[in-house]
Amino acid sequence: MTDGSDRTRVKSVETALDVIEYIHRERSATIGEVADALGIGKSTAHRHLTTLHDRRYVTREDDRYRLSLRFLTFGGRTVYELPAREMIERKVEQLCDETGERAQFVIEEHGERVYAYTHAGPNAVRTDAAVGKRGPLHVSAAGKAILAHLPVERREALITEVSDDASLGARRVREELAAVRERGYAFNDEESTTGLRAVGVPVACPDGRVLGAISVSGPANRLTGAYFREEIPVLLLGAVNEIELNLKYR
Amino acid sequence: MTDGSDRTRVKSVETALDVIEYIHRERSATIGEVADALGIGKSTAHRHLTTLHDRRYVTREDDRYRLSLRFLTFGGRTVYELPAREMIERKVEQLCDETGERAQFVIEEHGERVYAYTHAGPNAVRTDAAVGKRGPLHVSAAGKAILAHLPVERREALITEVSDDASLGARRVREELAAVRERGYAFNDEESTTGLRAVGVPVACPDGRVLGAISVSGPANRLTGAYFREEIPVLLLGAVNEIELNLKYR
DNA sequence: TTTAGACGTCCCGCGATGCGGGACACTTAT
DNA sequence: ATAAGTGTCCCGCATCGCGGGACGTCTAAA
Repeated sequence: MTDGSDRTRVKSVETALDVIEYIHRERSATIGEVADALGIGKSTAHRHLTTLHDRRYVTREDDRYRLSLRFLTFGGRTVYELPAREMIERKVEQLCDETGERAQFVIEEHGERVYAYTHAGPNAVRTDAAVGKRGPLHVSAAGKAILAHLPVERREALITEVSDDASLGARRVREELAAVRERGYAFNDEESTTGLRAVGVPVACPDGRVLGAISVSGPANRLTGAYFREEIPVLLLGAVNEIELNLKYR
Repeated sequence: MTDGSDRTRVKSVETALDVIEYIHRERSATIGEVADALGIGKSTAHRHLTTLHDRRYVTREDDRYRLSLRFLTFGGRTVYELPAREMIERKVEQLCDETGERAQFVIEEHGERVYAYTHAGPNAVRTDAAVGKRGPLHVSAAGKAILAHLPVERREALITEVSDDASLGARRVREELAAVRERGYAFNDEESTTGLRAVGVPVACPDGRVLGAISVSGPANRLTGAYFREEIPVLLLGAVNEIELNLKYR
């Protein structure tokens, strides 16, 4: 290595991952674009893309490379094998039917929230909630529900991490999470997107670890008053209760 | 390289992909398992896994490594950005409502079919149709619908490829695909799974290229006679017609 | 308590191999 | 006709990926 030789990682693998991530960001790329963007030789980019293409991690149409659906294949199975997946999907859909809004099941990974399953009811607003989409935990109802139930060390680590830039103070976050734990559900009152509200409830494994969270989200003009503050939470708690039973006695 | 040095690929990247694919197959693995299975040194496996972990492509729980949801993130967006995705999802769900069975949208990639979106109606049988799941084109209704409308060279290449092991003769396949092209939809009459029937209709882009196919599948005892041979095809053709209009005038 | 066998981690020296530069053919747009 | 894209291929240098092995730790068995 040029300098601080890091013998614990494989540099050319990191380059390959850089290539993958660049294509992901840009949707598609040519060899030259990759080489320029990553500051590597064109021949190097060529070799990496050829490797990824031979192994079917990228597709090629004319001279543009894109990520293949192999990523979906890998990721899809991870989700498919979640405990109680089938029941969770059914409950998410049921919540959509009952509320007409959008519902989703969210998982925590690497300190982020990831949408594992989403469904839209008949009146659902358009959001960009897509399967696999990631975002910070502390600005979403489902994310807060999960965050509140993470083990203390992990929770604290994440809180201090986000409080730096968010600047709304670790204290306020801690207070809100304590409230979430107490009442059993979390709200998102236009914090991430103006006009969008949501309620989230954590789903716990029998061993107490949090598996993820279910949330229902909709426009602020429909989600108001007791419907938002009480009725939807009750619906969610009922659904989660069934899921947790399923997890226990499966 | 040991021998026929292949200067066009990056060997250590291939090793990393081997690691990923091994974990995918086994669901989870330790460093030692990876090293043994791939016939590489333990330290090499360690370095690769550390790299993949640092970059968040794998998660680690105790000493077991698993694929992370990052794959879902990448694959999810590829699907999310399909043209007319929203309309396609709506139509798939509508078909489930109308038939009570299972419906899915399937895409061709690298000569295989990939489930891009699936939905289950109230009576749907359990199948292992999961988002991202792959399989051969010629043994599924949606797959045949796609295969029939692929450009001649690609089609022929795939037919000869599968006819070797399937041994049912390239000729019969060609005949069936011609019939599919003529009537506009394909059947799967318990060819892949006994007791399971399906109807598939291709979805074409305005430029004539096939985008994918929608199919409805259900148990042979419910999908019979004119309902299977005529009514379901009509429902599918109607749905696809709307999708194709959406693709055209979007 | 000791022992054996897992696990991950770390270090090191050898040489295979990943690297960039550059030549080349090809297509497209200027 | 020229220029600027594209991908492909070759080559020589030295970087960096490799396996072997030492080490600490933990669990389970003896």
